[in-house]
This record gives sequence, structure tokens and C-alpha cells, in this order.
Amino acid sequence: MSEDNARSSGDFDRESIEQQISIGLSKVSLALKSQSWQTAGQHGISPTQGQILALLQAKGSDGLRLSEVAAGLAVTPATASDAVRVLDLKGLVQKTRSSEDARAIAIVLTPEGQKLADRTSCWSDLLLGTVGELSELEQTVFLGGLIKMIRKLQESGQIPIARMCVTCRFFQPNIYPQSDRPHHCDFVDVPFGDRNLQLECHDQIARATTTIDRVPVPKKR
Amino acid sequence: MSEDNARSSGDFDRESIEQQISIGLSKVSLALKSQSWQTAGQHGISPTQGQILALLQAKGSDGLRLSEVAAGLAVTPATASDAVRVLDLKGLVQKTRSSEDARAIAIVLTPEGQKLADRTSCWSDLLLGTVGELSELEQTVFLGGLIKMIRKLQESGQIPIARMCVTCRFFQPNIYPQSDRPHHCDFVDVPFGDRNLQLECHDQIARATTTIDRVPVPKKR
DNA sequence: TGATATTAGTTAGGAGTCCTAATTAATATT
DNA sequence: AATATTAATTAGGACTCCTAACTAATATCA
Repeated sequence: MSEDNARSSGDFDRESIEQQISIGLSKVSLALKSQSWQTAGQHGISPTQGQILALLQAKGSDGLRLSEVAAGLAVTPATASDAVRVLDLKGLVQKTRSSEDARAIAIVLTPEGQKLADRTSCWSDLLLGTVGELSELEQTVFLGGLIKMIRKLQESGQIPIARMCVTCRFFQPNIYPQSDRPHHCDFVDVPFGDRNLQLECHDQIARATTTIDRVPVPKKR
Repeated sequence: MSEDNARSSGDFDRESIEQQISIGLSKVSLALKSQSWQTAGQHGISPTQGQILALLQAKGSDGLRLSEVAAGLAVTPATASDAVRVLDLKGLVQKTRSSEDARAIAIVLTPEGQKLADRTSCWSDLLLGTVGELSELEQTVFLGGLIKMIRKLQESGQIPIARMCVTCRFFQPNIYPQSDRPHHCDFVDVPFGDRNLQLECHDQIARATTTIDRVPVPKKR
């Protein structure tokens, strides 16, 4: 696909740009991992535990089922159960039987858990700083690319359907093709552009719950 | 910095674009992690072990010191030592005392390790596919952004100085400002453009070894 | 309605990941 | 020669991750 392109400037056909992007993302991933060990450790928790707290904080007071936590972390219920057990021991979350389904549990943050989540949710200061290096145009294109990639990953079942405009039932992609704000959110009833696509939207509802049975993405090609 | 921008199209000021990019990268990271557990597991090794094999494969026949492996994985020597020990037990690597320094060891792939590394080095098929979704322009901008971010991360000591053009001693950034191939690689003695910036270059030599004492990045602002 | 799935979550066992701190051995420094 | 410093290992402990086996509750359907 980009074969002639790779050749187009001399001897540089060693790695395709696709491969380089993959490698680059792996390196960012490495940084995130090592970063989260450091910062989470300073607060007496592990990276996974921190992720769970963040997940619960985003969800709010309703709490989450164990299975939802597991899906959100892309691990098995067994792994999630263990991590939640430790958080419970540490007094950061509370487990109660769900009233709707006596098999299920609702996991909520305790006040201490809430406090800690508030303090650690600036985890990505690291990335934030580096993203600030990019120009506005770069940021827009970068986010657009990221969203495309994530959508693809979700379609192939590689990552949980995160709360994200593109999977939100209120999301109408590209209905005003001529406009610079081609999309529309039915929930807040506002048109918006690529820069406003939300990856973590506070008032949306996912189209699919955990895994894809019907592909929720309106293709436009 | 981008405050008015966040407000500029209606009600959408919930998350800044910087935050969204951070979140997006975290999600990609999550996918990579869960992917590497799956695929590495199929080959009887763990993600970390796979990373070490890949590192050794990239390095070639000279082998690596334990400390280099640790730096490459962004973990402590203790952690690396343990992982290498297991790979040795599995017969995938061989440890020999270094001839230059009798304290150090040289770690090289065994033929079996080589074979396995060859087979697992297509680890990122997942990402490769998703990156293919992007247009050529998007790819170029995306890679450019990624490289800026990685450079920043390296400067702040968050990730090892990976082998990468921008930290290579042969790299002359932006010496032909008017050209569409503004950079120059002294090693292969060829000018090249942004699309050809290498994140994994086979014949380069890092300027700094592990951590930054003098910042290797020629700023251009 | 009662037998039989299916589903939610837990536990057990095992390999591996990560850390800090202490240790051994070799090289550098003074 | 005495004293750092450096490379790697080991020990101990908390956590991550899996599969497989298990309890308990809800669904299904004959």
C-alpha cells in the first residue's frame, strides 16, 4: 500500500510507517506502565488497584459489578475479584450485594477511596505535558487517529467498549458533511467537530455493553 | 492554553483535547497489554519474556548485558535478572560471562530463542491493522506527534533512550529547512523527511546510553 | 413446577512481575 | 592496599494474571 512511498526517499525502506507507529505506541505504553508503578506505589496501591479506583470514580455513586470492573480492565473475573478483595481490605472500596440480582455485587468507593482517587486521577500528568508539545492541528489529527484506532480495536474485541462518543447511542456521526462540526450529539443536542469527540463522556450510554454482537459503528465508506 | 478553544463549540468543554489524548493512549496501552498476554501465552512465554526476546533479536549477535535488558524494559535489574533466569531455564537464551568485564554477562538468543522471536515479532499485527485505517497524511502527522511525545518522555527520563533517529549520533535534524527532506542521516548519508524518521533503526548508535545527562535533543524553537 | 442450564462471583494453585534491601564478586579510585 | 563503585544475584513480599473447580442465584423449558 505504501510500498513506493517507503522507497521514495532513498534507502529508507527498513520499517514501514505503520510499523514505526506500532513501535512508537509500544514505547508510550512502556512509559505509562513504568509511570503507573511509580506513582501508584507512592500512594500505597498498585497500578491495577489505581485503575479500579479511577473506574469507580468515573462511574459515580451507582457503583460497578465485578464483571464490569473485569471488563474495564480487560482481565478475567478471577483477577478482578482478587484486586477488589485487596481494595476492600484496604478500606478503599465497599462491596454490597446488588438488590436487583442477589448473585451480583455492587462495588463503590469509600470516602477514603474517593479521596485517593481524586488525588491519583492526575496520573497522566506525564502524558498531558507531552501532549502539550503538539500544535493544535497535530492534536486534532492525533486524536482523530487515536479514535479511529480505538474504534477498530473495539470492533475486533481487543478493548472494552469504553464510554466514548463513537459508541454512544446519542452519537450521530457525520450528518452535516459540509459543516466544520459534522457530528451531532442527541443527548446535549449540539453539533460538534472532531476536536470535541469525547473519549470519556459523562452523560452517555454505551450502545453495546461489553462485547460486540452487533457492530455499533456506522461505517462511512 | 486551549481554554477558549474548549469552549469554542457549544457545551463541549468537559475534557480537554489533551486529556482525551491521554485517555486514548491509555486505552491503546490497555489493548496492547491484554493482547500481549494472549499471544505470548500461546507461545509458552510471558509478555515480559517476549519483550526480552524481541530486544535481543533487535540487538543481534553481540548480545546484551543484563543492565541493558533492564533499561530496555524500564524495570530494575532484579526484575530483569529473574526474567532472564527463566528464559535461560527454558533454553531460549544463553548467559555467558562478558570477556571485557568479568562482572557482566552477555545474554544471547539460542537457536530456539531466535526461532521463537522470529515467530512472535509480528506481535503488533493488531496495531498494524488499526494503523492501516489511517490515511497517509494522518499517519505522517500521527507518527510525528508520537515522536515528539517520545522524545519528551525520554528527556524527562520516563522511558529508555530507545534506538531512534532523533537520539542517534548520526542524525542531523532539520539541516535543509527548505527541502521536503529536511533531515540527514550521516550513517547512510542520505537526506530524508518526517515520514522516514526511524523509531527502530538497525544501524544506529545511541548518543546517550541509558539516562540523560546532556539532553540530546536539538531544540528548534 | 421441578430438573437443568446459565450466570455472578469466589477460591485454589501456579507462573510471573515488580519492588527494596542485602550479598557477592570484580573493577576503579585514591 | 584500602576503599569506593559497579554488575549481577538472591531473598522476601505484594500483586498480577491465568485456568479450573466451586457456590449460589436466576433462567429456561418440558
